[in-house]
Amino acid sequence: MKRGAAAVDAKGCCPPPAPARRGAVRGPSADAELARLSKALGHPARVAIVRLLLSRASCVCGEIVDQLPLAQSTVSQHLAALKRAGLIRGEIDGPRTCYCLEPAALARFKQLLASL
Amino acid sequence: MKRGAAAVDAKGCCPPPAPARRGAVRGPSADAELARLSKALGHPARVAIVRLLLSRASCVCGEIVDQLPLAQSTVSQHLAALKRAGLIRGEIDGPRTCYCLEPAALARFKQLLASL
DNA sequence: TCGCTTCATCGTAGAACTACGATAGACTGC
DNA sequence: GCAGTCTATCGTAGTTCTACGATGAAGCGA
Repeated sequence: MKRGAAAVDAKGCCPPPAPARRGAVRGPSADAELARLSKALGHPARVAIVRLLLSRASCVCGEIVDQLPLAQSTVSQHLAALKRAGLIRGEIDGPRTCYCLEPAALARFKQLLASL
Repeated sequence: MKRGAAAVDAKGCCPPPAPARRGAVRGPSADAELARLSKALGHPARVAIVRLLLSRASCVCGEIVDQLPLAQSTVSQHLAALKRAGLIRGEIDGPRTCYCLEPAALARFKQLLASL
């Protein structure tokens, strides 16, 4: 094992529980929000990243790179896109960056989709 | 009222109930399917179209154009994108085209998202 | 048949996305 | 301090998306 993933997984990186933000599920701003979240998931690599984070609770960037058939820089871009959309969060952990899901955003996404 | 929407709405345009297709919710092909559906909804105009169809059950193309601040050709492209993704269906009704939602696809989308 | 309406398609221009290699910044361990 | 690791960012090329006007095909009514 190249990276010290076990140690990172053991302590985790995402203490804040979840603000549980909920807004309107209709109207132009809700449409824009749903579109933004959908667009963030609109690429197989980003879906795979979300699923990977889901299965591991937290994950170091290098592990994600190892799991995807993409260059490190490309994966980093996908991670940045997911972070911009608020679906994941990244915390610097020494020389690494530990990513984890933002459950509230995912729940919001499901809520918005459920309104359709 | 410029177009004969009432008559069209009265009879509807989407007789087939719903094949209710369900496949795996995990794996690479599920990821690709979720990405494809997400991408289709990854634009505010397309979300608005879906919501409009939801509120009306069926809708003639011209009505959709009237509701959106976009050119007719642009709306037609968005409709084609939604149709390619399987989220909507269009049936030619005389000189018009009547669009309606494909509930099974929307349900599949929700199912895939729920697996996250 | 002729004119009108309706909608899809074509062509185009600009913006955004996607992928990669190269590079730079930050941190750890020696 | 120095070397090595890890990750974000930059620069770039090719593709795709988005928007529009123009055009064409299909159908209805007079």
